[in-house]
Amino acid sequence: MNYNLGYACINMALSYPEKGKERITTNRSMIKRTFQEKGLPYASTLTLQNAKDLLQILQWNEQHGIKFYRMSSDLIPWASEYDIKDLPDFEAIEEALYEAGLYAAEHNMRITTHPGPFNKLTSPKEDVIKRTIRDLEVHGEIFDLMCLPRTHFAKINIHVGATYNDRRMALDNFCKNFERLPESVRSRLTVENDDKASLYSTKELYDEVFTRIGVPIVFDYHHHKFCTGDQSESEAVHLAASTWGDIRPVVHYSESRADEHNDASIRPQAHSDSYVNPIDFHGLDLDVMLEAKHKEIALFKMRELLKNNLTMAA
DNA sequence: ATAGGTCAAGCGAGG
DNA sequence: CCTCGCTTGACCTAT
Repeated sequence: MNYNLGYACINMALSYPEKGKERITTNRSMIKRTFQEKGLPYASTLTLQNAKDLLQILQWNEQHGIKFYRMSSDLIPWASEYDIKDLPDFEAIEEALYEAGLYAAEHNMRITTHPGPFNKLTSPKEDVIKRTIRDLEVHGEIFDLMCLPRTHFAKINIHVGATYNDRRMALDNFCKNFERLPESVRSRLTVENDDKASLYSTKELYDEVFTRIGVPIVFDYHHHKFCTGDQSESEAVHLAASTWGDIRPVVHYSESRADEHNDASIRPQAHSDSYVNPIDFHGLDLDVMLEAKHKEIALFKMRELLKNNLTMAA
C-alpha cells in the first residue's frame, strides 16, 4: 500500500517553540482595522516572513519524513483586496515562494490548500461569486509562483457547501461558475463531501459534479458519518478514489472529539486532538490529510497505529 | 508578559 | 433573531 500522511498548516513544534527560540509560522495576519491603517507595506512585511517560514516548515517536514502538507490560506494577508505584485517586497516574496516550491519538487512533496468556507460557487448572488473567484484565484496564483503543477496533485480543495433550499440551482451554479475560474484554479480544484445531512454526500458530488465537470472528490472519513448518501465508507471512498485519474487520491481523516473526551456536549462533527484508530485504506493507495488539532504530533501517533496494525496483520 | 475580547467573507444549524 | 462553527487561531489592547 502506497500512501503519505500529511498535516494542515500549523507545525506545533515550530509554531510554539521552547523559550528563546524563534517562532516559525506562515499564519501572521492582521485585523481589518490594521490593514486599513498600515496597508500594503505591512501586508508585505508579514507575507515575506510567512513565505520564508514556509520553506523552514518544509525542511522540518523533510527531516521528519513528512511528504504531504496543507498550506495556510493566510500566507498573504488580505491578498484578495489587492494585486500581490503591488506588494513592496514582491520580488523577495516571489523568490521565497519559488524556493519553497522548488524544495517541495526536489523532495517529492505534495502541497495542497483548502480555501475557507466563504468560498461559495453555488451562490445566487453575483458579488459572492466574484469574491469567491477572486479568493480562489489568489490560491492559484500562489501555487503558480511556487511552480506547483497545474494538476490535482497540488489540489485546491473546497466544499460545494450550500443548497439555498434548491440543490438543483446550487449545483447548476457550481458547475457554471467553475468555468469562470482561471486555469490555475480549474486545473487544481477538488470538492469535499460535507458534514451535514442536508448538504452533499460523496455520491451526490459524484453524480452531480464529477460527472458534469470532472472535478475529483476528496473523501472525508469523518464527514461521511454525517452525510452517507446511503453508501458504506468503503463504497464511498472507492467512488471518490475513482475520480482522480492518474493522481493519487487525497482523503481527509479525523476522529470524533466528543468520543475522544468522552463528552456528549461536544458537537459530533468536532475534530479530535489525536488518534486511537489506524485509518482503513480499504485497499487503496491514498494520501491522507490528517485533521487533528495536535497536527504533526497526531501524525506521529497515526504512524505508530499503522505500524502496530501492520505488525498484527503479519 | 499574559489574559481576554475580538476578528472579512457565507452558509446552515441550533437556541 | 442571534450565535456558533467551519480550512487553520491570531491580533490587539488592557492590565
